[in-house]
Amino acid sequence: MNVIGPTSIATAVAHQMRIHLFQGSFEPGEVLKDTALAEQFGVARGTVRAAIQQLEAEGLLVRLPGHSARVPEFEALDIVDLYRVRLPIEWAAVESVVRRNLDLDLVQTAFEEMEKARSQDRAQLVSADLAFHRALVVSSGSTRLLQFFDQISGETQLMMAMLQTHYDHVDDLIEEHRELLEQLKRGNLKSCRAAWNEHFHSALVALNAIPDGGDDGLFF
Amino acid sequence: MNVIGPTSIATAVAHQMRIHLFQGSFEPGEVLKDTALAEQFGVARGTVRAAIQQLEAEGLLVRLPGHSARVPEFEALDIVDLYRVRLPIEWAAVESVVRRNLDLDLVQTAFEEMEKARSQDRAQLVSADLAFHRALVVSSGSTRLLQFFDQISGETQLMMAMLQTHYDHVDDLIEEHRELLEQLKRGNLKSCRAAWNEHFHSALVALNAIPDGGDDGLFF
DNA sequence: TCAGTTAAACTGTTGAACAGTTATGAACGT
DNA sequence: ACGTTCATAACTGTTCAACAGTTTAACTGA
Repeated sequence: MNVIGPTSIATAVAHQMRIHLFQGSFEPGEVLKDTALAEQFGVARGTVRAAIQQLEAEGLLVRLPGHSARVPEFEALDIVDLYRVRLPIEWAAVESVVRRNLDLDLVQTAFEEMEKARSQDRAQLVSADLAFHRALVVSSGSTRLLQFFDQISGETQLMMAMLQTHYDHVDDLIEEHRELLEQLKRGNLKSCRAAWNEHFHSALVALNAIPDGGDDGLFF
Repeated sequence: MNVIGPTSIATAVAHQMRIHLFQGSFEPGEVLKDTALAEQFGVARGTVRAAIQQLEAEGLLVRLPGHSARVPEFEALDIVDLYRVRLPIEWAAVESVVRRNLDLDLVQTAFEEMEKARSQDRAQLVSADLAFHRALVVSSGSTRLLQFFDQISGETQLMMAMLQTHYDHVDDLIEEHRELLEQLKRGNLKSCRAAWNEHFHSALVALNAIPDGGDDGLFF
């Protein structure tokens, strides 16, 4: 995707740490001391601090003043909040794309990639899943919508790594996305809305963040 | 609002620069060299760099690799994008607040503050205006919705400073917010939607970002 | 007026240092 | 065994000086 690698050492370090974070190499709440990281990466402390600051801005690390950076711990409320914010963002993208009849090629391609990832490991599937939704937001053409999506997406990936989320029903997941794409193509906003609501609802159920069947609690 | 000041020198510097930015002390596209800023603020270069990185993450400065930080230049597309993203965020807050019948005291208070600011200067009005909308998002109870709102809000303030936006019709502005609050209290989602659409539309018209009366172009 | 060259300025990074704060662990009393 | 107190070690936030590589600005000559 990004042919040219990180431009500075600091962003390269941030990139590496991001990968570790998403792979679940760190424990929730784990403390990352910049002095140790500096030695580990073989760079100056100032450089690590810059990297940490980047990740902090992305919500991938938290730092209380005077304390070391920590890997965030996600509670049920955070999970719900993540999806509660992601829905309006994606919905805005859906509205843009459908109302203005924008190109769906990116989403189509992303879906096909997802089908290919059917038999891959968890990380691959998570990333194919998110890539589908990202393609939608890219298609909407809004810089800031994409920016926010990426932020939420990053936090979601971290959360899933922390929770060691596994997809129980990969086929269901893919069928659900086929349905989303189908609705986008048909271009009926109401049906899209329903499909997206259902998709997000089942995601939360799968994460045990809200009870199945029952009332949506905080979500809607 | 924030009784205890910035905790570190770096955030204090960022805070100062933010104020300058919002006051319009800088030109759009102006170049800010960290070496100069360091001397100006009487702090080390590393500290200024940390501050710049914060502001960069907020979209208040841009930095191309190898170049000095620059004050962003807003184009018509950015203005539209700003509001295009702000609408779904606020709308999500409205839905939350109305559906779950949440407390409107914060919004009510913010509105009263706005009336008091009627005769103040531009910066005061801009900030009272944004405070009203922020109160709504706070009331929704979503951390991340608020986070995004603040980001958009910061960029909006900068944009208005850059464009030297002046409110031509202060009374109209206040009446519009009275209407928003009124609709929130009545709790009819459809009317709320209409009120918010109209409010954002007229904001964009006031900024000359979209033509009055005509078609909404990119926006809806 | 414009392109090319040179010198100065600036960024990204390093390493060492220091005060002040936080975490660690040992010693102590209960 | 358990909780306190205290000393020590470790860490953060910050500063300064330095250096290579890059960008900007000024200067030069056509």
